[in-house]
Amino acid sequence: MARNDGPGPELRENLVYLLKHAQQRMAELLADALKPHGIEGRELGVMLTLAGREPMSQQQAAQRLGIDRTTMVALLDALEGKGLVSRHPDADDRRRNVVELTGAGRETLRLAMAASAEAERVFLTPVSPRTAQELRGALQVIVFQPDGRDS
Amino acid sequence: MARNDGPGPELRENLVYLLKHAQQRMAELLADALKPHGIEGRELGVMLTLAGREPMSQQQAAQRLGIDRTTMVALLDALEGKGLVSRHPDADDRRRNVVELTGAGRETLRLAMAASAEAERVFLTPVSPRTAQELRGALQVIVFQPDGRDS
DNA sequence: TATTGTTATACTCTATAACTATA
DNA sequence: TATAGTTATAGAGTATAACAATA
Repeated sequence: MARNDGPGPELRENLVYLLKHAQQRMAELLADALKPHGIEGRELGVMLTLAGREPMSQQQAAQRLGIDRTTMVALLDALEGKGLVSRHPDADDRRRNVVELTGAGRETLRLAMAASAEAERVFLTPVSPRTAQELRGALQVIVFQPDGRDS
Repeated sequence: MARNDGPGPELRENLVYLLKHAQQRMAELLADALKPHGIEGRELGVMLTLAGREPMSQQQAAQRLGIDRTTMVALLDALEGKGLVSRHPDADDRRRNVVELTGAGRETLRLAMAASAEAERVFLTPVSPRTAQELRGALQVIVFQPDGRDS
């Protein structure tokens, strides 16, 4: 992307603009932090979805993440190729694949979560810890209870 | 995109996930709000950049928005086709195009800004006005002073 | 018939490279 | 030579449609 000279005052107030650029910056910080561990931001999302939970089918994992099952196929192909995830046919329903983290996957996830936390810390550097918590809380409410009032 | 069943607790805390989904929701609300006025979210960004300011070249406008000049060409093609923006060669440097809102463009912008404000109001419904202001302020600091401490 | 995983394909958004006209 | 606008092209990311295996 071209260098951003900074928008006029109209755009600096604009929520879509602010959210998009904040998301892009956070995504770049995360990508850099994950690179040493050989995974990308979306792959961390998949691994977090698979972690600490009863085994899941590809479709269930995709629904959790809010992505299409065809998108999940490509993500799992990559993670399986790196030896971080395994796929087995489900004995109870052989149409399904049971997807799980491998041992290497759990270890990579542990390191990646620490790297992610550090990237978030850098992202939040310019605001106070209290403001950072309010930011996270406000986004959670907006994303997960978009129709409710407060919690 | 597939229906989102909701992620596990790990992802609900994840800033990239929260920012991405918040941005997508805000973008959808804005797109719906702008549809009656015949423009898209990115086109509103271009028009806001061109508004209330001395005339600008395409390249200057692109740099303000942080997009490539080739991307700006397509955006301006669309806006010019709708009669909302005009392009004229710059008399002082005929390599440049001076880009300006037309009268219709200024009127559409006025209506679009009101629609955008209403979309933001809907987006922010689940949080208090005070939290909403803190959210906007925190994002501004993070996006525009990513290396500074507080303001 | 319906569902799961898969493949092929297409669409959106954006960038890079190369062309043109001007400087 | 360098720059502004343009065009052609390519890549990333994602979705839809169609197919095989299974239910």
